[in-house]
Amino acid sequence: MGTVTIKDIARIAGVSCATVSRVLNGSPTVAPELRDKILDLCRQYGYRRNLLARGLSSGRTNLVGCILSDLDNPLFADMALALERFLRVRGYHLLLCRGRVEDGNIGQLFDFLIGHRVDGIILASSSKQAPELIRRYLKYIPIVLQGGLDDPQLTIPSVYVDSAAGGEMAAQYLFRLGHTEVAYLGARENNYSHLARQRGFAAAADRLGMSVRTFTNGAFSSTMEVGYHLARQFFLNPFRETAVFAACDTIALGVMSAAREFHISIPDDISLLGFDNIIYAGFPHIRLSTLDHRARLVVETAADRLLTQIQHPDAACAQPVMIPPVLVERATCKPRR
Amino acid sequence: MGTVTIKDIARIAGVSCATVSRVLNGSPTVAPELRDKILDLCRQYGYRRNLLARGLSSGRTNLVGCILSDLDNPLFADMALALERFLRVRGYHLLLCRGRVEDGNIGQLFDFLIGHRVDGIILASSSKQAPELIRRYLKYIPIVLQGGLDDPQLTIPSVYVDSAAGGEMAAQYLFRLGHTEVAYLGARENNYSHLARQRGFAAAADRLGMSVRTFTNGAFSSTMEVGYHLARQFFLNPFRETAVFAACDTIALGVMSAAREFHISIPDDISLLGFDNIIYAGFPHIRLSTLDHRARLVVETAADRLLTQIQHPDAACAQPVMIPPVLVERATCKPRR
DNA sequence: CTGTTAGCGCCTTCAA
DNA sequence: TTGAAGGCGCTAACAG
Repeated sequence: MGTVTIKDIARIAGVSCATVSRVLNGSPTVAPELRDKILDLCRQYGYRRNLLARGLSSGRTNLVGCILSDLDNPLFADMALALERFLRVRGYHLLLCRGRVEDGNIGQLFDFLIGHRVDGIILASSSKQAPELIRRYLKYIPIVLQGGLDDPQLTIPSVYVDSAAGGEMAAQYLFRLGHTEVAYLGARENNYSHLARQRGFAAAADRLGMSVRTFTNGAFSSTMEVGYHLARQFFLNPFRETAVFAACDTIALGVMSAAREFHISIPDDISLLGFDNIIYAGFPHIRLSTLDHRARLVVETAADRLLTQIQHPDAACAQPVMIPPVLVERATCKPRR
Repeated sequence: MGTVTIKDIARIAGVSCATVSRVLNGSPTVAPELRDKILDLCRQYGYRRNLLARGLSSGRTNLVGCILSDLDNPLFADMALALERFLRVRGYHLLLCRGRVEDGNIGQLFDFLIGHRVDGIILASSSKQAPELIRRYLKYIPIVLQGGLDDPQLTIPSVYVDSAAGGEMAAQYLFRLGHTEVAYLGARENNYSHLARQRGFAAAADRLGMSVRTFTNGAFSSTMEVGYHLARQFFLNPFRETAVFAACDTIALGVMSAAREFHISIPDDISLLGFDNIIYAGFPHIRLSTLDHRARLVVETAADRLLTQIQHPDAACAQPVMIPPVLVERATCKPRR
């Protein structure tokens, strides 16, 4: 069809395609008036770069791939948005893929992204399998893990919220309010970030003499529905706990649903603390107390490291970066009466 | 670097690259045992197709581009998810871009997508400028508009929720509940979908003898914040209206925020009806009555039309498709006392 | 059933 | 400052 190529422009301008290519790439070694003339012709004839050809011959695409699991979790939607914005400013485009490490088909996604010659990949996952996966592909392409790591000594570039610290902060906060018997809802044992959160919480609680009853989420995602079912399970029998720490805000929202059904008042009958600070946590009817995930900072730090790695493939900077969460006090936690 | 190409495999297998290519593309005209041998070698040597090269030489990428504005609106997040799923089943990948037609830089996004030789584009927008934009690019690439159109006679392939019908349904529903004085919050005059919603609502209201006071949203998106401010404006002075129809659910959530601030009870003091049925509308603390956007159906219909257009470029099917919304009665509307 | 050949559109040395 | 030429990895006729 009528796609106009570099060759067409060259012919019309009476120059070689090398020159046109130079102009297109902003090479300084080209006569200014020639440059302008060629640029004009490009506009005039509606020339559009074939990015496939460019990528093929240059070996760079200015594309960053990102794999994440739950775009319907506002936390991830926010992250995707922030990532896109961050990258665009730096001349990169985002190739966003939905995929869950636990699903097994994630290799296909990597192959897809690498096959498209993205310059780097951000994998948003705290799955236990993630580090191994990354190690396998790291020899082909720069990757940054946005998600928890079991062993901080691990030589995998990664950026994530300090879930262990968050768990501790949660325990301390609830303790400060006088809660000594608490429940932890939504533990995921296949997930490093959740694991750290749980461990941090449990350790601090233990130190403070609190008792913790834990409800585990066997699924691979933390949805409102899961939170709802876990909370039902919790509320169904008499309980002595005066506070609930939810593994994340979506779980907490599910807890609120269930509480309403059971005519349990939050925070009068029981306090509720979330994690992430998704946008709906701040909604007036909800006003969930929670720990802010610092999503934008996390994702921008991850992207920054990735771009560094892309631009300096040699400079091995595999130290994990942890971002501390921030307590956001709203209306769902109150002192024990 | 150590990327293994089709040529390497060919050499190792002692065949020509054409044969390897055939195997990779599932051509039946290859001896089965040769096929298996080559496949084995590919696995063994970690061969990975270069999708850029493939796209360049074949002219097809199996990529579908999608441009949408608000990934942070759960409605769009859901749509993106549904789209991705729908496409993947059919062998296509999604290249998702955030962009707003009104921002003016959308031409760059089109150029980016076309430059990457996506096979087709879905533009999610109801902006007034969208039709013209599409007409400009339609000669280069199949496009389906997912969003409202002013004139259904327009020869632009498009799929969208029937907002006019939705507006009418809203008016009828509120009328049936006894509301004769109502407010419409969040009208956007730069947006066909919102315009149709408003017109349908106004027309039906008029027919039924209802009075409508309209509050316009001058921004390019409908967020909770906008709804909040509009509602404040509304609540600030004494009002006679007994019901509010919000242009969409996010606006409605904003209205709920403001109402709480003003100690106005929904639905006791005033009824509230939304549009879209985003996931949070169903949340127990919210229970927003609304009209379901049929987001999945809309987006799948759009994608289906796009794929048809890609596969049969000749078959001109430019008739707009409208999907009727569905009333979802929850707790925010009640009969006028 | 398989190989040869000629591109796809662009970038990038190397010469001039 | 510009041009010529080769190649990026793959596909797609056309032969055989």
